[in-house]
Amino acid sequence: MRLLIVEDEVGIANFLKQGLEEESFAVDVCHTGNEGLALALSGEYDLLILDWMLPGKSGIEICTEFRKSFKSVPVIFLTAKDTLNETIFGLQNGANDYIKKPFHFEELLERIRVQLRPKTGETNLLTLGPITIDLSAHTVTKNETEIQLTQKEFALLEMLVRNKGSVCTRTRIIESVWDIHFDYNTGVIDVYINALRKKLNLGNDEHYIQTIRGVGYIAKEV
Amino acid sequence: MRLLIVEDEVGIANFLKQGLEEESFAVDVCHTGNEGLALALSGEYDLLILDWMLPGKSGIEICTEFRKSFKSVPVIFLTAKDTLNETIFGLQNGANDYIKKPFHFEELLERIRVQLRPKTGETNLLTLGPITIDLSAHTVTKNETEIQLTQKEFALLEMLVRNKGSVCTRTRIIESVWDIHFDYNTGVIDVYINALRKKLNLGNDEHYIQTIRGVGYIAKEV
DNA sequence: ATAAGTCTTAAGCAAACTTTAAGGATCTGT
DNA sequence: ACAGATCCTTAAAGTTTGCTTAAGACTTAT
Repeated sequence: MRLLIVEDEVGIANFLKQGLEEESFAVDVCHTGNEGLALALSGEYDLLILDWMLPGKSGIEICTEFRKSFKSVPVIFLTAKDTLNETIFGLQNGANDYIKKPFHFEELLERIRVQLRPKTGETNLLTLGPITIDLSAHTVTKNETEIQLTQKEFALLEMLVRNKGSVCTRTRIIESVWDIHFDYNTGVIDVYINALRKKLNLGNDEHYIQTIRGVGYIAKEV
Repeated sequence: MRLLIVEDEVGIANFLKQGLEEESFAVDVCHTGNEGLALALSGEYDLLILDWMLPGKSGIEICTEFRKSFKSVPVIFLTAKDTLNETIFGLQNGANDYIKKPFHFEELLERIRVQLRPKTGETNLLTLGPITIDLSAHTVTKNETEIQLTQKEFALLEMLVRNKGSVCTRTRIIESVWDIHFDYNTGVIDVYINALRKKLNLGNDEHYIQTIRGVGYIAKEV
């Protein structure tokens, strides 16, 4: 899941980025309205978090402009409490939710989850054959034996299994697991797929992670 | 199940009343200490929720007075963060649990449920393997030997054990134990985790507090 | 005011993780 | 069967993260 934060106060922006990355979102940050709109329109995000007051374009300008092209991507506003009226106006113009500053990280997280729920499903467990991913415990098991994965390995497996049955292209993998500014003319993905297959100890008839040559990878039952 | 809320801030009181009624509790509300005590003594309640600071009688006065007649009705305090010391005093004088303001409704609900759960004993314990946290006495024991923890150590352990089985991210820990809601770059958590592990004297096969690199920590049985 | 206990910061070190790079293996289309 | 592209595997360099101390700042109680 890829999020975009547009927030001019660097401290808050960093705090959010770090916190959300710990929750295994891929997070991009920028600090001005114009930058923000440009990035948002790239269409790579599953959710936008916009500050209300921004240098360049305001949050609501970004939102209305953005909505012309993207109808269903949720937008959450960060607002100071003295702009509540305008915020309501914002909600009528394409925003999905707002949160008053100062806020608790937990609260923002919950709202993000609410917005993304239809896509992510309710449970904290993902499965692929004998493999189970427990998102809240951050563990992976195969046949009840726990398997230690690193952050990147975990994120990669999570993405593949979330999209079980459909191909994850190399580009989408890079975008969702690594950062957007990542030069992916390297073999990182190969290396990590390799590590995964090894750690998951996939036998000869366990083709749970298949290669689609020239395209990417796919997680499949059987 | 009938609850009594004594809270002078009308907004919070109504919010709680509505929320708890939606969870199908019967809820009475009053706003002053004297009223509160009178109502509580009527004996119609299965649980009390008391604000710490109240006009008239303080929460703790209500609690001690109430305890003279009702030994087993649970009492939960709502406290501001700067009254934590006194809260501990409160726990030693008949309160069953407390929750720091500002809090999440979900969290309060969870604690209410814990208190109303069919009683196994009269105490209020959290456990993690051989480690026991007694919230009422504010003590921690491992294999029946008491371990002296400082406030921060206690709060950290409490948080980890309350969330046993799921990861506590660094951001959440910093929020819940240190009340920091913005960018942090400090090693406090590491230092305290270190202190905890040391004081709890965790042996080589006692991985009760595990590190999830890049994310946070998790308390786990076994 | 002093002392004891507690909390926070900082820094060096160690370990774990990420990325790069390169040679070998496998596949695809001709 | 061959060339070229793509993928797999490995090892090592580069980077980040966490652990551990110790010292100084802050609190609290006497």
